[in-house]
Amino acid sequence: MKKKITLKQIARELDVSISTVSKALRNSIEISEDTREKVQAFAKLYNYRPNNIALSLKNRKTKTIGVIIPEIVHHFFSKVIRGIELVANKRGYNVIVGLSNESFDKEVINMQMLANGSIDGFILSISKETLQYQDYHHFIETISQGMPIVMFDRVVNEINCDKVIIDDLKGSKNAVDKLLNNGCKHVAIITTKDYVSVGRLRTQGYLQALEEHKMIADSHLILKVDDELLSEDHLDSLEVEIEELFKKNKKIDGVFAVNELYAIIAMKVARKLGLKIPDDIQFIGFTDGVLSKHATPSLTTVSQHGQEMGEKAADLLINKLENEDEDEDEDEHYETFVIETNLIERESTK
Amino acid sequence: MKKKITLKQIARELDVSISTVSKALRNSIEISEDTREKVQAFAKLYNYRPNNIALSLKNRKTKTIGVIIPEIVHHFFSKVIRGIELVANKRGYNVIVGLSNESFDKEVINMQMLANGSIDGFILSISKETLQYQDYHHFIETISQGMPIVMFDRVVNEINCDKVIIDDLKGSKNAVDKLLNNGCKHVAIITTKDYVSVGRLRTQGYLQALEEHKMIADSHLILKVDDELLSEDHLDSLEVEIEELFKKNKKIDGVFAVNELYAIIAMKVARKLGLKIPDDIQFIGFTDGVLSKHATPSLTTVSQHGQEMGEKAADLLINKLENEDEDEDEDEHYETFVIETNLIERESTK
DNA sequence: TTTTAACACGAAAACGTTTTCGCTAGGCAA
DNA sequence: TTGCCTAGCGAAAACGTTTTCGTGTTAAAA
Repeated sequence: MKKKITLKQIARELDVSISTVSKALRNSIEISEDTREKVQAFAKLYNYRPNNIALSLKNRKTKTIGVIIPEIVHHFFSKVIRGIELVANKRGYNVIVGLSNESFDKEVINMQMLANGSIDGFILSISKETLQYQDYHHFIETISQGMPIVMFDRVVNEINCDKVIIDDLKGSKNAVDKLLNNGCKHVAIITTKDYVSVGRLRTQGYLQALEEHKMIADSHLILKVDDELLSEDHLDSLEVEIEELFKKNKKIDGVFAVNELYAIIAMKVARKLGLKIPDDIQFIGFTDGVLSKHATPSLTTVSQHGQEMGEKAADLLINKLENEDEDEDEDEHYETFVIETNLIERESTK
Repeated sequence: MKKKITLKQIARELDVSISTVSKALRNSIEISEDTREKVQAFAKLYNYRPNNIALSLKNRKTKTIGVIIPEIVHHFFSKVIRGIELVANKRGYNVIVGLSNESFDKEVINMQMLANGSIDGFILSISKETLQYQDYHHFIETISQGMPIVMFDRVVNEINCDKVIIDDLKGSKNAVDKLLNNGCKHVAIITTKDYVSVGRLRTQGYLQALEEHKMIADSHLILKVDDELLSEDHLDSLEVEIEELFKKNKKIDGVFAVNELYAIIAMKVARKLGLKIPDDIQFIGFTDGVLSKHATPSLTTVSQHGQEMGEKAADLLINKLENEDEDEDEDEHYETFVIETNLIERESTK
């Protein structure tokens, strides 16, 4: 087992100084061709690579970005990570991942673990618990220590930083527009509690679409699901709730769901009740997922472009990191980048 | 913007030496109670945290583990990551993620980026291209430099290291057993090319099950899919291939697929051809995915227990890391841990 | 022959820690 | 008074780099 070789060892072997070795490897003109070749040959032979940690310490840059997401077993978030990793790698950065698991405490702990020198900046999406508590001190503290943050998807106005979001309101408005234009007269929405900003915005989009079509929103057609936990029993009870919704409102001929799973389950319930999709009832979900594409019937969705969000977030962060040096004028100016959504029409709509 | 504070700054402010500050913070008895309290109060006020990079350099340990997987937008792999992250965090480690994207080159590059001091050890699943090339020099090199590796799922006998796998052969044998016991007389398999070890093993399980039931394998019922890329067109052509399979072999009354997507698509094709599931034809997939549960009909699957694999892999790695110091007797001894699979019966089988 | 300039290299600082060792001052015993 | 011990603290090394600033040698110019 040969441990990794260091500059010092090379220097000792070749009987030169550490500085000479370092310079030789970086092709400094200070070093004679002889020595340079000798050193480089030796380094190649022993497969020398500079120690990253030492470099990080010296440069006060780790070339690593920290990503904190609420959940990784989730198509949208894993697509975002893929996007982040793609551009991070292309630009010479590594990605270190922390999962908050929708918990405020884990989010804080994770940020503290990483903020002590391990990374140069954060990309994150806020946990539901944090959104509920509305306690953002850990973000503020991190930013005030000079560590840039880019938020995506689940963002919050109170924090001043770069953001990458989709236009939830417009996306859902378009979706509901589509249903209404397709002839639906009674469109229901299956959404989350309001503290989840994306759920709230998507509900607003639903309401706006109705309004523009001169229709009156019926509160009975708005189902706000409490998704504290997406556990098995929760899914079952969700199914029951939806079934009640359908039974009590037999006129429903269109459903907009703020995520993929809700839509899929709603379709399942509809089929159970003998409804034909899309003839009797049409469905649109909000998502980026794999279920929609392979369900039967396949689900029309508002695409979230997770990978694109990740790429954009990473670019924003790295730009900020690389401009820090020059840009010492501190005219902090933050961008909110909106990714366009689009409707992917499949079999669940006419 | 107050930059992170260091020992040196605290020392200067309080007019003591760096060593005194360090000791005071670690509650050394060398330091008088007076000074200790003074330093700790000051540190708390300025929210001092030791710089991780400096610690890593000093201790020659990063408390970070590198994970390299072929793909992250994949239910199984994201579950594994969740498992890894769970125990890593619990044991005080961070997780840094690299994606090989099924490419040999990216796998090598990623490993090199991380192996230069950034991490203490690897957890990885081998990319398809690497399996095809059978070039494992980067693993060997890494291990010979004293950096432990734990492989999971896609492993390879040539490399001597800890491994976490499922019993692919047994799992698929059980699945096919189930189909045969359920009365299927002509069971087809949809699998991958043989260089993917898990595909090969699952095919073997299929064959063994047939054999034990005194049935002769029919090569026409074995569909080996070339999944170079899981692109859109690939899926379409897969659908065509499966349709041909069914049309040419009308007797097929059971299908075992080595992953979830193949099974779902096969079910779709079967339905298109007017077959009733599970009355005319039964399906079992091999997977850990979300599709199976929410498809209609829901798919009976062999569960892979991704999260458990991740947890086990992380435990194995960290154990090795923490025992390195004491265990200098170098009696390298590697474990291969087999996670039990089990059959989750749903609507696609009788 | 002396001065100058280029060339080739080394010493040392710095990044932020922890830790070993040594030093000083004061207290106590002889 | 002398010697010794201990409490309390500081200096310095080490981790592995990069980089600045010497410094000595040699060859060319004066």
